[in-house]
Amino acid sequence: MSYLSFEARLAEALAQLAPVELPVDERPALALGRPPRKEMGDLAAPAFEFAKRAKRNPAELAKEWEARVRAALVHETPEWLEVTIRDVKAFGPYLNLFFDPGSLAALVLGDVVAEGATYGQVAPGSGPKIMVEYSAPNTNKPLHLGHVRNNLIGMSLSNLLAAAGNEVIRVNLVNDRGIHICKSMLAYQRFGNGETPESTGEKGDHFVGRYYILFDQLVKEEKATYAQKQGVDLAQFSKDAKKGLEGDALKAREREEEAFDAQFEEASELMGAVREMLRAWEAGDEAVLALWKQMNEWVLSGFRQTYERMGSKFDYWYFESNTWTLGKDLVEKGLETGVFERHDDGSVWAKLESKGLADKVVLRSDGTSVYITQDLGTAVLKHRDYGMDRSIYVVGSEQQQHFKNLFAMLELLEFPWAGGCYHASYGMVTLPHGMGRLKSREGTKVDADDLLDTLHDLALAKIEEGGYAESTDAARETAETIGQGALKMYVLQVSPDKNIQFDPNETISFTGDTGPAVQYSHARIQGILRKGLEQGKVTADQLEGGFLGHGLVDASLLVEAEEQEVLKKLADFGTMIRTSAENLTVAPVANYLLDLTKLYARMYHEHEVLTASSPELMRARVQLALAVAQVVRNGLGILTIDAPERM
RNA sequence: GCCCCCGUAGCUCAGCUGGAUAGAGCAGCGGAUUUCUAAUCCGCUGGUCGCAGGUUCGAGUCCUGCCGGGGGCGCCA
Repeated sequence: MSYLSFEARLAEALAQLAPVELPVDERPALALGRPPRKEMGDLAAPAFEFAKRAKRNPAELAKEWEARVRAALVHETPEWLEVTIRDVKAFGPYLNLFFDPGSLAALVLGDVVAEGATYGQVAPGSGPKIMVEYSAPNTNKPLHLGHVRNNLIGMSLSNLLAAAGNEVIRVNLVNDRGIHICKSMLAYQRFGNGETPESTGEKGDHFVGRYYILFDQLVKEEKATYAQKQGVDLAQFSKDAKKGLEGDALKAREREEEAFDAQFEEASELMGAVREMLRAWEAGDEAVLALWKQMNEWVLSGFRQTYERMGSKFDYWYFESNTWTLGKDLVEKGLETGVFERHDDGSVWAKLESKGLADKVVLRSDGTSVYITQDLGTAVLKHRDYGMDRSIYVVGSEQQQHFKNLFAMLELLEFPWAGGCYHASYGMVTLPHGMGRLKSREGTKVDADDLLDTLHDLALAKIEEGGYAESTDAARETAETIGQGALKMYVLQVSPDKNIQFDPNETISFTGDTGPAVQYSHARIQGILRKGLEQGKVTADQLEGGFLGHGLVDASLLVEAEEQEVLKKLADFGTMIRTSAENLTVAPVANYLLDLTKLYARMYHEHEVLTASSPELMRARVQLALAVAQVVRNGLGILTIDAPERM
């Protein structure tokens, strides 16, 4: 029996013993938990539910419950009770159990050793099939800080769901067409002079991004010239100029600006050329398509490098260039069933009033489709391709309304799977006011590659300063592991709906509640094992699957309070995985690892492993340390963080 | 104006779906260790959980209103 099933069995037995007059199958399920302080025992059963049924004071009921449990589980230990109960005691409205430390240690350690890399997981494929869509980059510029958070949430959420037994499909939906893509294409067509990422030695996405920025600059210049000709002062539209305005004056100024922008868009030679290019693309113009293909390949090769570096993986890539015409047939269907309605000007609207939402355009008056129409089509396509039970969209919180509209439409169109769609929203990543040295090529956003480089460099400096490096290569590899560990833990430990203010120079530190602290614990355990082998206290032939072999370890010797705290934490890993997956959040995984390694640090500081008072105790502690390392690897794996052998 | 999210220690954040005396890290102060890697450990200081009501035996957690911050209210994506 595993600890988890032991606890479930125990919960059942305790419920049966509760002093209420209820048939056994009508008794409420017990939610066992850990008492707030260890002096109060190892496991707590709340008496509230039973007290409510019995219409009694919970503390009194707990007192009576205590007596019955004492008679049945303490004095007469049934054979299924793998962890012996030493004592049971009512603390107010709680019934708390005190375990025999030795048998608890044996059960928990046995679980970790037996299950190893799968400890804490639910059997793969036993749950529903879930698709997770994340990343969703545009092919006109490199990935930035926002994409980093998106990828980290997407990757780790996928891993978490897989660990909880679900079949997970990871997909990317690449926005590779549209007016914004044509902008970088046009700039390259006019000013590229045939240069390539190979000829300039640039990463493909940065190469293309440079032309996107160039286009932006050219338009700005054109706009300034145009404004001058028209006798319009652009300065009046600046933030500073608007600061002095209030109410109607401000509104009037903003209307003026809008009108001028619209006028310029029409008159602009560059904008005209871009619109023309988009028309040519849609008409299948060969030269334009060839240029588009070439530039997309450059960008995508750059993305692949960044994904590879971060550990981002996808089972399938959807491209909007293939899906952008989808959805129109759904509109036809919706018109028939009255979900959609055609207005006099020819535009088609989704009637969302019944869902408490405002009506939404799905076809423009010229018959072309909008973003949500495509998304409708893509949703259907995904279900046709994979037939999943749930579909999770990892997309920023600014698109909350969009997904409410989308899911409402899918429901009104009566797709049976519509209820399984979920928007995994997350808050913005903002930069502090001054913005440090991590200015991006665009000047406003932090570039993902720059960010990874900066963290790598910070970690490398620390390694060199501490003299931890054995070779330059090893130092670089460790620096990469640590830099990413710091970033990933920092981003993932906060709940997704919070905005993050990200100061690359100050907020990522390597001490305290950080990724490197968790990694350090792992590295030190490996260090203990290495030292043990060196000193002959542990021999290679004693190791099986990374643990000391069966029969060499008497776990029941692990009775120190600090050891017990670690063991209980290890025991909770599986429950934590399950509830986190149910709640679709990885933050508890990150926080669990920080807690576990803190408890472990306290333990090994207090109780020496290799110099323990007896060889038996020494081996038991080695096994416990190895178990901690295993769970740290399992948890970090979910977060896509590497666990280094040394650092 | 309407809708959504956030507000917990000086700072950055946890808080197990409503339970026991609200916890970490950083910063500050004071200690430990001739190390199993000091990227460590221990102690102290620090809280009207934005404010006001309400529901409940019990509220940081649920409801209502207000205040402050962010986002959204396109025939953009």
